[in-house]
Amino acid sequence: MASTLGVLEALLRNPGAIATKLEVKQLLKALLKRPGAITSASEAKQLHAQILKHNPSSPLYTSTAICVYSNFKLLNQSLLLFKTLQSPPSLAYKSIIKCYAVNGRFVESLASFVDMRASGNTPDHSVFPSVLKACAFLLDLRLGEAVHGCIIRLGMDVHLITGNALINMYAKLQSLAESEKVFETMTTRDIISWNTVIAGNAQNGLHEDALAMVREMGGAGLKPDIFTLSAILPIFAQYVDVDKGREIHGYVIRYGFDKDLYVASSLINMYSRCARVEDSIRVFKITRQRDTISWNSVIAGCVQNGMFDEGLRLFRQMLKDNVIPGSVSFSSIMPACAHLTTLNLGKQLHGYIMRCGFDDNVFISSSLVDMYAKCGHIRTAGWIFGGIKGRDMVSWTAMIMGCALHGYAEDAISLFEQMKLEGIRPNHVAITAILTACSHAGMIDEGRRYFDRMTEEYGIRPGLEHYAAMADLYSRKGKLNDAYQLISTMTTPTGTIWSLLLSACRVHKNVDLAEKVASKIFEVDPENIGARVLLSNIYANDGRWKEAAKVRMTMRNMGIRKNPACSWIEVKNKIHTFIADDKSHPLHDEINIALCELQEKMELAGYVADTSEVLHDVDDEQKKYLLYGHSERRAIAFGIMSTPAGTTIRVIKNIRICVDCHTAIKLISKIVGREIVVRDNSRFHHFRDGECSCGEYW
DNA sequence: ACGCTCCCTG
Repeated sequence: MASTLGVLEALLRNPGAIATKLEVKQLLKALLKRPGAITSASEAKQLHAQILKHNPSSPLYTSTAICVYSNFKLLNQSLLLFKTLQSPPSLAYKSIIKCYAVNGRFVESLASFVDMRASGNTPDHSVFPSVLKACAFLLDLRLGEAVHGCIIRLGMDVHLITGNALINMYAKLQSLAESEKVFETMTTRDIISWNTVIAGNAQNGLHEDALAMVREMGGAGLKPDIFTLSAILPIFAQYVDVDKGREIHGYVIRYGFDKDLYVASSLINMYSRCARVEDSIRVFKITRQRDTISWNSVIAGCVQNGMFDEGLRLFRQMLKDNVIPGSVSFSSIMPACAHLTTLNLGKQLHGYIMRCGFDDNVFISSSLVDMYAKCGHIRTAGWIFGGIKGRDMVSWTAMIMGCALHGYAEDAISLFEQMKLEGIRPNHVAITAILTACSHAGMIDEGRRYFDRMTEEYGIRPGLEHYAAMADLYSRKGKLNDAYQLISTMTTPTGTIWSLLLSACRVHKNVDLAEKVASKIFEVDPENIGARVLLSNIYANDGRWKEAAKVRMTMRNMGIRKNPACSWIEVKNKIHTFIADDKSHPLHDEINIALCELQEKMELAGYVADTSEVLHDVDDEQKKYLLYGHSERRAIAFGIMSTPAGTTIRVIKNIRICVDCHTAIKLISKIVGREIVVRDNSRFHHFRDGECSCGEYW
């Protein structure tokens, strides 16, 4: 045997070598027993050549050649030979089934398996794993069960690898009881058997079972490896159990598993889900070998924890390091653009997405809908939404929330109802979106109805965000006592929720309630800057300058400072920021002149400054002057000066727009014939022809 | 031959 193979090697490695027909025949026979003797694709081709030369019509030799080609994953060569066979022998079938499977052609792999059965050939332990893998990939439980039946009849279910493949198939098809049963009946199990059943439990929500099996495997003399760890780390990520996660991290370090990409990505994800972004960045930084997935993990971690700039920085770094972004990279980074309202960057990424052919990805489309809506382009958002094939609840929610933020409550409601008609059950976020829509349009009855029925109809109990939306709904509408009652029914109302009511007290000038609400806030959240600023403004607004000053004093003593009010506008790819009374913009004087001209036209149109919103203890003339300095007006004036007539002006402001500015901008939109879109800290206002989309609720 | 990680909506 050894000598025959030696001759064969000489033949194969030296294309010029000559052999007799008898020699070749013997060699091929030897090869039939040991196809693995062929060690490269070019040797495989030499073998094929010898067969063609000496005995092209032998099904046995052809099958051998197919088998050898298959071992090198050469599907096309295998297929060419396979098609020459009238009735392929077992070896040919087995080889072609495996070859299809390793090339990811699962449908064809299964079709060949069915052909093989139909032709009366008996499959064996060498094909079942591939066939089961194909069933798992194609989510074909019925065929998988049929294959299992076949395996049992042939007595192959004791075969280790076939058993492992069965466990995996049932786990992927969420047939956990079956998967467990196969595991139990196996006579020999290896670490793959354990890992497969552990991963199956972990991914299907049987977290405790998965963890119990990790403990049990020690009793079977097996130690958790990289597969075990990357399967169970997501459990701690989901439970936000950073202590257990850290324990695993320690184990990972002790066994030197921290060099593994999968383990590293799971650790990065675990830490960021537990809001420990610093730790996930640390793990990322010491991971030398990085792939798209580890980059995605750290980028998503930053974005989900509100570190948008860091996320963008890492995204750029990834591109610089020549790591090709995948669809997940884009759906991870897009929310950063949405939150930062960096429309231009969002558009650039959108272009990149289209060039990559990712624009039909539902995750990406949903993030684009959200990004465009949050950047003020609700029509573009709607256009993208309309083009999504296979919309899921997230896509609908993004669109509904977009409409809500822009004050288009009727559209939001009809979308919500349409979603339900399409058989999609809303989750808690979708309900938050519809409540927000009602809130921004002052639709008390509709909002109340959705709120009252959510538990009964959708099986979702009101959470903080739903109470917040309802408190906001009552507050915006001026139903301050209803809001107070509702919040009081909560077991543990947060400072944030009380703050919604507090800002309504400011709008509706209810000082007594404001004091009561403020004390509630300071009880649970003494550091709440926003609430103290609001309270001081409420006092000032009421002319109670002494109390206002006292609140400011307390803030100063506590060492807290409020963020200055500011507005910004993007013109020609550059963001221009305006802070109230700040004169640093290069066109400051020109902007002032433009504002004065506008002011005259506004006064001709009947505008009277509402100085009640100026919270400084100065005379009326000065108050009027202070109003001109409001940052959103300067941003708008600058936008009008620096863009062609008719261009929509888009301004973003970090705090609520004031009543006087709201009136002024309505007039400005009419005077200059422009659509002006202003986003404040809670929603969008579309000013057009003297009207605003908010209908005076904001 | 069979097993593992990442992504969207408030």
